[in-house]
Amino acid sequence: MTLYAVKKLAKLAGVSVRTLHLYDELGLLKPAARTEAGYRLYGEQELFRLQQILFYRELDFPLQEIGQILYSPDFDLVQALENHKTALLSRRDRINVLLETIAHSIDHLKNEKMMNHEDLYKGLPKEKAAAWRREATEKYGIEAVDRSENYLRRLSKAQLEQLKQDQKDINARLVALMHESPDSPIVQDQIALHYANIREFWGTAGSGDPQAEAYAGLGQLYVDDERFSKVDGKPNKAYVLFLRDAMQYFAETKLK
Amino acid sequence: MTLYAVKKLAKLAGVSVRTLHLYDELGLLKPAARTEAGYRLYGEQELFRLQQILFYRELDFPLQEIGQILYSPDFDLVQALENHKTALLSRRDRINVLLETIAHSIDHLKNEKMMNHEDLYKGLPKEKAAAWRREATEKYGIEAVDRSENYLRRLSKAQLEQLKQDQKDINARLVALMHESPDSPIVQDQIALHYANIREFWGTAGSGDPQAEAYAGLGQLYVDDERFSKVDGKPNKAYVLFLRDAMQYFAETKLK
DNA sequence: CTTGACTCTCCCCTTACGTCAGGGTTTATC
DNA sequence: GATAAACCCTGACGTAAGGGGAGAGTCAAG
Repeated sequence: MTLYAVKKLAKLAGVSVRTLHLYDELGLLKPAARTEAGYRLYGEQELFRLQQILFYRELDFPLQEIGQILYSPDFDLVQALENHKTALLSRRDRINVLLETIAHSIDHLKNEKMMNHEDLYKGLPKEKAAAWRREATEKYGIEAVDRSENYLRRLSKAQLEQLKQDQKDINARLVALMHESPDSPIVQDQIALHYANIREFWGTAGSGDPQAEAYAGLGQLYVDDERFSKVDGKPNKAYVLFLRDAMQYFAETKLK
Repeated sequence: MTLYAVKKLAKLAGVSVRTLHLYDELGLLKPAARTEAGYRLYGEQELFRLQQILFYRELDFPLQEIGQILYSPDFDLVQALENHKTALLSRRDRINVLLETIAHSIDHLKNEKMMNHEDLYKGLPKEKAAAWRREATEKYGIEAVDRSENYLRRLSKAQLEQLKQDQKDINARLVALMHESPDSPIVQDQIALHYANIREFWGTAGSGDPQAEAYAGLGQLYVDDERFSKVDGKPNKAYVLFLRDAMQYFAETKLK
């Protein structure tokens, strides 16, 4: 009759000592005996029972149920297996649904990104985009530009439309203030409202540098992209330059 | 600007108040404001963000990761989704393996049961089985017989062989004691050993009535089934009757 | 006699909440 | 103005299946 101490049995069966302690505590696997000092001693029979426990555990049976399977003779094992099977089937079904959803989401995101990218630069000659990028890089550093572009790229089509609408709204209120300085309180109040709207779509409530760079970058985008620089249907360069200055002032004074 | 208290928002989004408390605590969804009394107040923006959280939660993302997705702008969402997809795929694979294993187990058990059933009654005319069942039902009640039959049915082929071997062993020791009374200590000691062996195969460490009935029933089965009632190759009715009486005495005195 | 390997029992930590408990607040009704 | 109902707060415990560690006892070898 061979007897194993906890660590021996644990190694034999490939489980941790803690697990054996737990199983003892739960009454799932009691040691065959204890030494005077209280050390657990397991025999062949316990090794065998442990194998059984691990088998059902592998099948994702909860330990409680394993206890019933192994310890109550009138437990209907076949029925338990059938039940477990249907449980596993519905788990699998659920996973399949999740997989579909994820596939759709990934598609969606990829499409939006591409579309977004197109949309973002469609109305805008490539050279101009490149030039803006160069210029901004000199001013703010390559990292800031990267981050700012990231923000812009993450916009969805609907968000882009909303952006245009915001633009219209603020235009309506700001064209009347073009005689003011871009850093005047009355102008900056409007900018603050605009910023608050924009921020919702950027999906972040944090603050600090990235926000500031992105917002300033957006102001420059308004200048470069004709889709944003129209007022009442016609491009109005002076206005978007004014707007950009106001936004950059806001970014530098309120967002840093 | 509409503001919602916790319960309102909870109902709107179909989550519990506790969940909102938790998300606040984790920094996943902070209320837009607090009243003087400390009540949480949520706005439209928070409702929207909650929807997003729930979306990813549905996809089984851990809350921590959801936080990263929603709060860090340079988090690569597509990459996260791809990763999650492969995780889900391996979960599904694992489930498929489990399902196969379970199917095999069920097959195995059913075959064993059938085989077992055949084996159990093969050497035994149907009428006799029926007669034993009737008699035992009268003596112990229909429930006890059901339970006892259940025990027997759960034996595998290998276990049945072991049962026969046990039978031989005990025969060897008991035939010499047939002149003793079935309830004499010397006989009962042997029976106790026999019972201990049997019990291993019944896979239960419990005690009480079902054990007793089953063991007594097994004694009767020895009488009725010729495969068990042979001694040295020949049927020995007197011996199995003696054995049965000893087992029943044991069951009634030691197992109740 | 000491060192190292082993063991014991408690205890806290993990996820994503459910479920009190004890106490404060708001609102509707009388 | 009082009171009850409904609502809110924080704090803490419990869940499944262990992981990890503290502090203390035990065992075999050198």
